[in-house]
Amino acid sequence: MAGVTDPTPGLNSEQLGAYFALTEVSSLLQYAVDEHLRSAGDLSYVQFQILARLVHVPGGKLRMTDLADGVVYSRSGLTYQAGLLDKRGLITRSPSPDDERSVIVTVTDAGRDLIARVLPEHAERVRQLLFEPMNGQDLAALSAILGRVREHMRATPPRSAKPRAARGRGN
Amino acid sequence: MAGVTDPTPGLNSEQLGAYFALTEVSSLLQYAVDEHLRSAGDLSYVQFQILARLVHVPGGKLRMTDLADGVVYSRSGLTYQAGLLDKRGLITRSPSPDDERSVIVTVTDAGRDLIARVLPEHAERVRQLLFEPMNGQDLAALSAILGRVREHMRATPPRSAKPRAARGRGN
DNA sequence: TATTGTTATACTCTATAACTATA
DNA sequence: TATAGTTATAGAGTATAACAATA
Repeated sequence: MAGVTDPTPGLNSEQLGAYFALTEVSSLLQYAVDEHLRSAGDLSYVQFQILARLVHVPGGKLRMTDLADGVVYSRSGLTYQAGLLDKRGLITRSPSPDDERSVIVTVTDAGRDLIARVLPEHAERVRQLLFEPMNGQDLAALSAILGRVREHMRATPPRSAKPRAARGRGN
Repeated sequence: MAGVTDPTPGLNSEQLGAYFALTEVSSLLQYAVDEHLRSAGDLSYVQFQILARLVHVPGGKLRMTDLADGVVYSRSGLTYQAGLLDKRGLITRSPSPDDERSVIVTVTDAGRDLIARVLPEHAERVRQLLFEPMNGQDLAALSAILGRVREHMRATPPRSAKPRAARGRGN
C-alpha cells in the first residue's frame, strides 16, 4: 500500500479503508432500496421514511416538526414531501387542537396499506444485500459499534450547530 | 402494532436496528462531510470523489468511463460534473491518443492543490465523527464486516442488472 | 418576540433520449 | 454494430427568504 494510496492526514490506511467501505456499502444499499421503493410503491426514500415513521407511531399521528426532526430536512422540504403524500391520499394534515400553529399529520388507511405492501420486499432486499454475508456475531458487533457511533454523532454537532428544536441535550 | 415496533417481515429487530443505525450514521456523516467540502472548497461530494480519484492515480489521468465506473453516475451526469470541474480549471479533458473515442481526464495543479488543501480537514471530520468512539478492535471488526458486505453487494446485482462495463465478474 | 408551517423562487443534480464520432 | 462521450431537456428535490398565523 506504500505507493498507491498516499497516507491521508488524520486517518491511517485502515481507517481510510473502513470509511470507504462504509460509504460504498451505504451508497449501494441506498441505491437498491431507492429503486425498489420507487418501482414498487412510487415512493422516494424520504416519503417512505415519513410514512414508516407514522405507521410505527401509536395513533399514526405526528406533528410536522416531529417529522422534520427525524428526517434531516428543512421545513419547506418536509412541506413539499408531505404535500405529495397528501395529494396521493396517503396522509392527511389538520391543525392541532392543542396548538393552532401546529399541523398534525396522520397516515390514512391507504398509506398503511401501501407501507404494508412495500415493506416485506424492502426488508427482504436489505436482508439479502446487507445481512446475508453476516453471522450472528458480526451482526452483534456491527450493532454495537454503529450504535455507539450514532450516539456520538448525535452528541457532536458539526461545529456550526444551529440550536434547533431540542435535540437530545446536545444544544 | 402490538407494542411500539412491530416486527418487520424478513428482518428481526436486531437487524432492523443495525440497518437504521447504518442509515443514520452514513447519513449524518455524509451531511457533515458535504457541508465541509462545500464551504471549504466549493465542492460537492461527487466532485471531491472525482478529484480525489484522479489525485490518487499515478499520472493523475483517467478515462471518463473509468471515472463513471467508480462513481455510480450516468455518463451524462459525469459529463456535467466534469464540465463544472473543467470550467474551474481543476481538471482538463483531452482525447485519448490510443482510442479517439475516449476522453482522458487529468487533474491540474490547481486541482491537486485544492484537494491537498481540503483533505486534511475532511479526514479530520471523518476521524472525529466516525472513528473517535472506536477502539482498534472495533475498527478491525468494522473493516472486516463491511469489506465482506461490499464484496457481496458488488457481486449481487440488484435483480435487474444491466450488464455494464465489466464489473468484477458479477455478470 | 418566538414558534409553526407554507409559499415563491432559484438552483443543483440526475436521468433519458437523441446525436456524433470512432472502433 | 458497438462503444465513448456530449447535448438537450425535463423532472425531482432542496434550501433560502419572505410571509402569515398563533403562542
